[in-house]
Formats: sequence, structure tokens, C-alpha cells
Amino acid sequence: MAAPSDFIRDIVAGHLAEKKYPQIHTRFPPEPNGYLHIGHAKSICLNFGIAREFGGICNLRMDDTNPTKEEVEYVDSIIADVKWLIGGWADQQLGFKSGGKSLEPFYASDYFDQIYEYAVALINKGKAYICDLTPEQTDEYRGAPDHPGKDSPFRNRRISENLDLFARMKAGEFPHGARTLRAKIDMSSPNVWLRDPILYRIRHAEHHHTGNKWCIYPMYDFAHCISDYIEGITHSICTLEFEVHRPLYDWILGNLELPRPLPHQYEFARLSLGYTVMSKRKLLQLVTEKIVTGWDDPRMPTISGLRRRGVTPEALRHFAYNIGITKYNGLTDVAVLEHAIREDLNKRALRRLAVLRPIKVVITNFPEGKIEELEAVNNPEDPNAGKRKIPFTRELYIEQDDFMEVPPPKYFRLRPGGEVRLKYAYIIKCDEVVKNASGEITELRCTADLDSKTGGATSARKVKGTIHWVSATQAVDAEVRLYDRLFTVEDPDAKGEFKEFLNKNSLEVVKAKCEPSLKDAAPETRYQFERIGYFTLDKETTPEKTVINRTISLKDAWAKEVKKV
RNA sequence: UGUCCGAUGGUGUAACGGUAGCACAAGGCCCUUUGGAGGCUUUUGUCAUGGUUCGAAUCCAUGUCGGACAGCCA
Repeated sequence: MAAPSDFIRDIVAGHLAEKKYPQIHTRFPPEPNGYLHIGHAKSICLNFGIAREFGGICNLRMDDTNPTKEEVEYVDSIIADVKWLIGGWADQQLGFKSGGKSLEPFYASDYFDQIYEYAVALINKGKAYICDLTPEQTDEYRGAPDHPGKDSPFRNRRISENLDLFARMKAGEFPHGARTLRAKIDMSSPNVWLRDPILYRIRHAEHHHTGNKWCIYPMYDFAHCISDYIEGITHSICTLEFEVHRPLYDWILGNLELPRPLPHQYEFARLSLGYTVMSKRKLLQLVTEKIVTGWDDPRMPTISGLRRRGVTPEALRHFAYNIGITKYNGLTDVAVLEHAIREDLNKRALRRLAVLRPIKVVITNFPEGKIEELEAVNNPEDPNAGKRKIPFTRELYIEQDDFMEVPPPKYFRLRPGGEVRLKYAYIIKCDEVVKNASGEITELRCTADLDSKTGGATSARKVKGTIHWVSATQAVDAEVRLYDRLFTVEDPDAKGEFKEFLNKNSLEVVKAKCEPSLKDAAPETRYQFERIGYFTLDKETTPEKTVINRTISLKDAWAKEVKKV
């Protein structure tokens, strides 16, 4: 894969060429208030990718400045997801805390003492003040994008008073929300974020990482740039909505008069993907309202959901590479993701035979009780994957879709009086269709051309169709979960309430018959059920019950053909 | 009636003043003991109008359209 190229990497390459920084240092700074999704994967691939390509380092940092929304469960999931995504790819680029070994993330909350001192420094420079305005008043004083705000009456407090008040805020003397620390910038700035933004607020809340040490917490804008500075970040890459915050980022570091070089912020467009939603708020809603089974439901666009579904980190990285990095807010076709998944799985998946919706076939000229071992290829894309044996018996199952009494034109599969190849086995001919009293097909009685299997006299005979099958007596049962897109429209965010567009058929469960080797299916192993799709074992599998997830179906040219009519 | 950002086939991107290319999607053909994979192939594009230039997707101006911003969220 060629090295990616985009406007941010161009900037980085330029800085390296002019020796602006001794080493490139990026960071991935999620807030632990939800699980990571595929949009974060884009950011992870960007930040760790840059570190990889330019000999740099990338820190994983919890952006945990709001104790009321953050939880350790999220911290743990983030660590697991990042580890999984960059494993074997960018492990060497991962930044470690001094003395750190395993994947222990950085925490913005580890810098609370230093951030506090920087706030004091700003007060001492006369660049920040304690404001007693209520939240409502603060809103009102801020004005709006199209008209200027007005100065807070507390704006010109004495430095000594500000210092005293700030210390007492820290000491817990004031209730929740009573006062704030604000930067003294410009209430009439056309950029709303420069209208004396709040730097610290009072929150008498326990923090998942610092416990009860603090009752004042820095705002994102104040904590983020300082955290970047403390860690020696050179390129602070975030999404487009922070573009208007960049002047504030620069103002804070500039007015703190810190030794150079300072980090700089660069913005790119977040990922929007068809037929799903990407905001943590909405994903959380799907979870809390039990529309999905959890953050790692295989239908979720979360990293843990995709992992559980059977998507590999390589596929996700390829996807990230393919979509590129720009400042244009587009909607990525979900087919791009699906292609990346299929391309990856095609190379690695072990082929197996499994019948999702069985219909019984009796080979009338094959002896009862006989079990013939036939040889099957594990992966035609990978000779090293070897071969295996599959049992052939008189009674088999084939897919319901693979037989039609009155087939349309170009239907290559089994029909009354017609012939079809059973993969790795014989050519069979359908002699008789057996139905029950209500007219449903219960059994197909067929004869096999017993010379037609591989190496046989008539093995070269051409029949138009080849279908998969399993031995009825040797098959193992499995619950197979077939997932479809979560929404029925490509952009559920665009037209009102996203939940109106939920796909009610996003999960279908079938009782499948699988070839015996699937009895030993292993977690993490990817399978291709021939002619159907890619599958992997679900974590809910028990010794009594095998549960299998469909990662994605195979491309289906026939379905396309049928649609044309 | 504010500030900032953006606009290249259906979608996502590349081209850094010099032949508009790639991927996905769509169509066609070949091949196939997976209607998979693979191979070959076709269609479709620089938001508009001016300007600078020998030459503009690229630089400039204006317009149009789209996005972000008014949390004590990040």
C-alpha cells in the first residue's frame, strides 16, 4: 500500500523538512464518555499513521475534564479498541508515560495541578478573572454570532481578588456553578469563542481518575492546548468543528508566554457513513433504549461492534486509507467500507460449507449409511491454508434458494429434471419433488452421476450451476445471526428524527446446518461460508450452542440480475 | 444582517500554474466445481461569471450553494 498523502501529511512533511520540530508528536484524545466508533478509527489511523510515516510518536490521551459524563468503563473500552486497531501496526509509535510499559493512556486529568498553575499565571498577567454571573446571565452577556456581547461587571476585578476567589473556588467554598474563571479577551469579537471564554467551572463531582481531589474542572479549550503543550505535541489534529476554537488555542498558549515551539491545531472532516449514525449521543441512545443489545452490538458502527461482527483491524485501516483526509464534509458510501471488509476477508477466510435455510435432498442411488470423505480446499486464495475432508451421505441439505420449481430465465441452480454440481462432490439431477399436504416442498429426490466427482470419468462435464450442501446426518447446528444495515435511509441524520428510519429487519436469526469441521470453530477465526458470506464465532457461543455472526455477505450478482427484471 | 471553512464523475479522493488520474459504485465481456475471487473494458467530473497568464481545477475578484460556531459539553 502506497503511503497516504493529504494536506495534513503535507504540512507535517514540510515542518520536518524545515526542521521546525525535532520529532513529530501527535495524539489521539478521546473523551471517555462513550465507546469509540469508526469515525474515531479514522482519527486513530491518521494520528498513529503520521507518527508511523514520519518517525514520530502518538499519545493516547483521555480528554477527561468533565467528571459528570465520564466513566472508567469507557476508559477501558477505549484502551481495548485502540490496542486492537493499532496492534501489529503502530505499536512502536505509541507514546508512553515515563516509566510506563503497557498501554497505559495519558490523562488530561493528570495535569490538573499544572493546568491550575497556568490559570493562576493567567490571572497574574491580568488575562483572566473570576466571574460571578449566573449561567443565564453569561449566555445573555455573550451576545450572538451576529451581534457583540457586553463586558461582565466582574471583568475588572483586582488581581489579588481574583487570586483569592480562585483559591477559594478550588477549596470548595462555593456551590456548583456559582463562579467561573474566564479569560479576558474581547466580548465584541466576531468569533464567539473569544468572548471571554470560561476556563474553569465549579463541579462538586467525583472524577473517575482523580476522585474527590478537585471541585473545579478546566474546560476543554483550556485543558486541551495545555495538555498538548505538556506532552510536547507538535501537531494537534482534530475535527472541523474545532476550527473556530483554534484562535483560542493559540491565544491561551501565546498569552501564557511558554517556551517554543508550541503545538498547533489542524482540522479535518469527520467521517459520515451511509446508513448509520455516528454521534456518541445517538449511539448511546440506541444502547440505553435497547434498540441494540449494547455498544458492541454487531450492527453498531463502534469499533467493538465491528470487531465482534468479524471485521479485522486491517480492513478498517484500509478503509481509513481509502477515504482520505480532507476538509470537505461528505457522506462516505458504505460500499467503500464493505469493499474493504470483503477484500480483506477474501484473502484470509477459511472456506466452509453451511446451509442457512435447509431443504432436504435424498440421493437415491447413493447407499444408505455410507459416509464418503471428500476433499475440499480451505482457501483458494491461499494455498498454505491446506485442505480438509467433508462427509458426503445419502441425505443432504441444500439451500432453499438453490431450488426452484419454476425458475426464471438464467437461473443456474437446481430445478425439476435439471442438473447441478454439488461443490467438491457429484453432479446431481432432480427426479422428484416431494410435498406435504399443504403443498410445501419437504424433500427433493435426486440421482447422482457417481463418476462426476473430482478425478472421476465425467468430472469434466459442464453444468451451469454449482451449489453448496452439507450432509444431513453429519451436520452440526448453529444459530446464525444475519445483520443488515441499522437504518433504511442513507442519511438518517438529515431528515429529522433518526429513529424513524431504523431498519426493523437489521437482525435475522436462522438455524443453520454446518459442515462438521465447524464444531471446532475458533473465536477470532474468519470463515467464508461458500456462496453466502463471511462469518465468525460470536462471544455468546457456549459448549451447548454455537452462535455465529455474519460479518458481511458475498457480492451477489444473481440478486442484481433478479432486480433487473 | 457576523466570523471561519469548504465545493473535482453517482460517492470518496488525486493532480501543489503544464496530458483531469485513482478507488468504490454502475454497465459490458472473459474466466470460474463459490452467480465469490480474478482479468479486460465502457459511461459519467473541475459550482458560476469575470480576471491574471503562452497556459488555470490550481492564483485573484465577485456571486451561488453547503458546513461549523451563540454549553459552566468535548
